[in-house]
Amino acid sequence: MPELPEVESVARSLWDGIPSLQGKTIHSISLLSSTVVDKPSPEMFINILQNTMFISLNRFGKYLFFGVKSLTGEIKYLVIHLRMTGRLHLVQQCECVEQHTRLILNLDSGLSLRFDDPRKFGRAWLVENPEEVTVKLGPDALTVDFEQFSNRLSRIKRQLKPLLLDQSFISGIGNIYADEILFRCTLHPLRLTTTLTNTEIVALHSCIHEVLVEAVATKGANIDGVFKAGKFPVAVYGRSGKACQRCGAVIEKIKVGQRGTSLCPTCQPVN
DNA sequence: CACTCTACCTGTGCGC
DNA sequence: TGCGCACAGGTAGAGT
Repeated sequence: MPELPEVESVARSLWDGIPSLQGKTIHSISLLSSTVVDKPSPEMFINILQNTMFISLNRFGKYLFFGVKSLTGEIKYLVIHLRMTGRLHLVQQCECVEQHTRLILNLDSGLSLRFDDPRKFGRAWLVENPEEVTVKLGPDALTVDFEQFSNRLSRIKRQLKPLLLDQSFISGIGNIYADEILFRCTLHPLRLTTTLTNTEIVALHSCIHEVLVEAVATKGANIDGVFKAGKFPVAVYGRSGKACQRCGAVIEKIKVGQRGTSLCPTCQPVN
């Protein structure tokens, strides 16, 4: 669900949209589901975050980093991962709290930042250094250059699909875009990295970039109207049994490492 | 190191 | 109509 393009879209709308989080102060906090906070303790989380001001917002992979400054000038980072079903809304405080609202930050001028998450998979951290969270992540999938990409790839023997989903290899790609990327560069999800030609590695890297850039530009995926915000047209994800838009063959669905995987058997031959 | 499985969670949609 | 169940998927952690 929210993968790199969707998370990027959330970041842009919260920071550059109207209203914006920029310069807003957190006056009070309602933590409605304490499991949302991973670190530190819920009590510390609330105490430290209270009366801080939003001074920056960055994305890395699928993580959001909100820079917050305390009254004494100390800077910390509120880190949020939306996981499967998390959503962030900047709304008027008077709007009804939804059934699955987990965390509310009440701000200036009657605004609230709300974190809704039906499945409670999403997490928030409050840390001094973003590195604490990103240290285990590979380079961001949107900006990784070919040199770095091919170097990392050359040291690994793995199937392509699990590799693209591995956030320690590159971060930001989830199940939807992994399938879309492999379809675009006509590589089978089970292909081993060690069998790739140089041409195929170049194609894989540029398709990762192309697909993500297009998806960011269209504000994320549009999957049979499920993600209403985005307009990125999926070619294979969720289209099993339908015709391939490139060759007309029937889109197949297989399991790769327990994950549903859609592909075109003609465009993405095993060998 | 590469992989597989399980847990976490709940709304949806299927078959009976 | 209603019940049970598989399914969806990002990540961590344990096990092979």
